[in-house]
Amino acid sequence: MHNNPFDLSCDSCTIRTHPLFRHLEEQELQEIMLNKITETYKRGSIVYQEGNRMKGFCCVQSGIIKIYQTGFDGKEQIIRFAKPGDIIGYRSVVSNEPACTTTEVIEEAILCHIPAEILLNLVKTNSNFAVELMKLTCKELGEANSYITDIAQKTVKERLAEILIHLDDEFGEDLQGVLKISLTREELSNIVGTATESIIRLLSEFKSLGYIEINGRKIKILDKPGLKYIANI
Amino acid sequence: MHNNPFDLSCDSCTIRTHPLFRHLEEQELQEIMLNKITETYKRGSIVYQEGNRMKGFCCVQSGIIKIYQTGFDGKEQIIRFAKPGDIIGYRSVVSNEPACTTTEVIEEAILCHIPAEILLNLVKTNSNFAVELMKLTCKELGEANSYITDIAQKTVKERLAEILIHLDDEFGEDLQGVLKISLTREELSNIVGTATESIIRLLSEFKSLGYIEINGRKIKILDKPGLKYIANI
DNA sequence: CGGTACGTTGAGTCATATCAACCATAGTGG
DNA sequence: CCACTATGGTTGATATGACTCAACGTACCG
Repeated sequence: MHNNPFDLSCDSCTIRTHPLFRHLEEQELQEIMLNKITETYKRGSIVYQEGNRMKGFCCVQSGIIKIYQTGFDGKEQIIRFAKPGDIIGYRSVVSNEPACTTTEVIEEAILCHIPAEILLNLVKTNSNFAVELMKLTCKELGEANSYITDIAQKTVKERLAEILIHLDDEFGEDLQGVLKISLTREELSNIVGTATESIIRLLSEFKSLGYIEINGRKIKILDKPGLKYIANI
Repeated sequence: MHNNPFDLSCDSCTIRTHPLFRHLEEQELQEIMLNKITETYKRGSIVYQEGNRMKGFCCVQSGIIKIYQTGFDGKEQIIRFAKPGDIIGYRSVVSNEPACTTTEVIEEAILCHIPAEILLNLVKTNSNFAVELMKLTCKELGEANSYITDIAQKTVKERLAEILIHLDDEFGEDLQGVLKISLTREELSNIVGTATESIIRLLSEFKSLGYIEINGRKIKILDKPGLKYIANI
């Protein structure tokens, strides 16, 4: 995790095309560029933790971040992932509350830290920005609601199938058709909300039924409609 | 469900003191008063349904509303409740998407319908309003995240205890100490995400252990710390 | 070379869902 | 007024999904 002084321009950054920043004035972008701090994070590093007071928020330039909450007995519950173009930590900045999630890098990432005041100022002075940020929050809220319904009503098998579909949709596949995001069995279990052993058994069941191919952490979906059928979607 | 022409003033309404509307200019309040439509809803009536395009949002003046999603097999999953002072339906207005929840009145309610354009205009022209609305959304998002962790990791017994605590905190008790919100066993099961029979069995277990007193739908909490201990909070 | 983290498999247990029967209550229509 | 029906509540018996525990394999890393 070190400061990268060579990347002071946002020209090539997602910030230019992201719906959230697209409508910014040149001068507002300048303000961000001058005040942001870009850092590289290795797999396993924690960006911020539950309970932290946030001094700013982050744009994900590259890499993948997992965002989780720690349950009563210390088990982590993965809420969502962030990928290039996503922003993280803004919830705490806006509501001025301590972070309610921990964010951990699962694939080497470059993040731009932007001070809280800039975000708050933009919300106040640029109504387009405010509306876009609100849309983003509302979208996340809608997704969270669906997730609640899923976890409460579906079986572990259905949820695992659904998660595989989602991961495929969100992160895509490489040239061999393998899911680009690679997770441990434990991480999968922390999304689905079940035991690691259950994930292992279900993955090999899906494999034996011809829905997927497994090679360690590499998962290849062979029959997406089949999985969707299992997942009830 | 009929228009109530006698309540054209917001003077006595929560709108005056609600954090969201507190900072409005007199002229902005006037705008709302002139354009709102106040209606009374009986228990069981649906305010809006999943998939509806929202032409506005609602302020809850009195009554209690349940907000739920319908799962794959038609089982409803209650996401949250709205009580006087809360606003509902704004998510769809902001993100300009169809509603992802259904809202049903469970205790006779008076609702003020306010056109979407007014909300969107306020967000654009009044930065205080924008910030407050965003705080509200972020708060809901934080709560949704915690709910996900709970449902995924806690047992049914723990969740039921937790829900009872929440209902007590949110809606309070009458003079006899009975929870003000009264729900069917099925509704309780649709919050917890379990079968009705399980709720019945657990409620009587809590009763026999001296944590609660039951009288039909009237539930009285006798030992709140005890319930909190069960709920792991 | 041992250590640590991850993955796998089997066996046993328990929480919870499901199914079925039954009771209580209130509203409805003839 | 009574039979009728619908809705909600309760209880018991049974089935099973999923967790836990325990042992062991595998791979990478200093």
